Amino acid sequence: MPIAVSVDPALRLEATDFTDALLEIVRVIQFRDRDRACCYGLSPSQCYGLKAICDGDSLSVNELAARLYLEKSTASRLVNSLVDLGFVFKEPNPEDRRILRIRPSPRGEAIHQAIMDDLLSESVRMLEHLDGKARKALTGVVRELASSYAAGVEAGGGSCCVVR
Amino acid sequence: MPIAVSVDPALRLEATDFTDALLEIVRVIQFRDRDRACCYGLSPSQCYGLKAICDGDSLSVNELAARLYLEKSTASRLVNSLVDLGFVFKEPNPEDRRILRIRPSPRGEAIHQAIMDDLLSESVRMLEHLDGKARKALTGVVRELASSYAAGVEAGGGSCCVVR
DNA sequence: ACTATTAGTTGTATGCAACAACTGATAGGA
DNA sequence: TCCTATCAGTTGTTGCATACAACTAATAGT
Repeated sequence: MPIAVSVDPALRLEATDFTDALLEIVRVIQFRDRDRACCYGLSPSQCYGLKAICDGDSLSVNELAARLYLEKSTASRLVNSLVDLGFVFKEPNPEDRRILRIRPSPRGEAIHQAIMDDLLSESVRMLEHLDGKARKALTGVVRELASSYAAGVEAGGGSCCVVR
Repeated sequence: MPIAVSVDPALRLEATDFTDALLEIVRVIQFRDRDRACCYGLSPSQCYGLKAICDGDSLSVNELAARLYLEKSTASRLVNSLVDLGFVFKEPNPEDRRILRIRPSPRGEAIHQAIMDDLLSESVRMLEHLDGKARKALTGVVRELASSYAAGVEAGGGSCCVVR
């Protein structure tokens, strides 16, 4: 199993730091204010849901579930909770009456914007003291990282801690 | 609240991408294999717990709780679950018999090592095709981000989506 | 028209978290 | 020395997010 044994020690060291930091971020975000209001009265799940709904183009419940890697039943309940909060509404689809189109309400859109602005300002704080080139490289890598992780999930592998 | 309105549009755009990617990563890691075995039969929480215990120096239950931002009761149960699995044991402390020193068993240590190696190899895969400078920048920013998040939690503010 | 498939909902069970109440150990004064 | 306050950890209870399975309603295919 010691895959990492064969790599350049410097890289290995950096990768260790990187892993640690990433885990720390995830853990903090994941466990922070688990049950209490996280942002503007939304739970983390609701935040992600609202974001996906605002970013997407009137997603269906199934599409939302796929986007968030959730069971459709969970997605259904998530949507309902957002509906109850008045941040989102379900639009019937005349084309196919099984499908619901989930769209943000103006209020939901506003909250989403506010949340994103908050997060954005944090990112800006991180990035602003890098020169343009380094910034580009960095954002590129982070994006690649995200795709790679997403691909890993889609492949069903799931590897928070891989069992290969 | 539109803090970001005043920043350079190019930076703003990049920061948006950056934020999106980061959120995606967190979400993927967070929701992957939520309840099913995540790594070698450990839940994500148990992974974090084991890692903290192995990284730390015979933590007490309270110290573990602080480290993971958990309630002490939750930490207590987390430790018990790891004890049941044989990955960890509680050592009484003669100095102060209220306090338990939590230490990994050899088996727990081994599992922890294996998990870390798996994660490490994933990070290495991400980082290895970057040149040294970009790598340094990336790990630096991710680490800074982690500190920033952690500080946010310690300040009690909680800012998955900050309400300032 | 009958059957299979698809979208979404609801029932149920599980796991992780918090809070509160408790036990036992320690510390600090009167 | 006791009496009280504090501290470490455990246990009881509750609530929430999730998955899985069973269901309903709508559509598609033959």
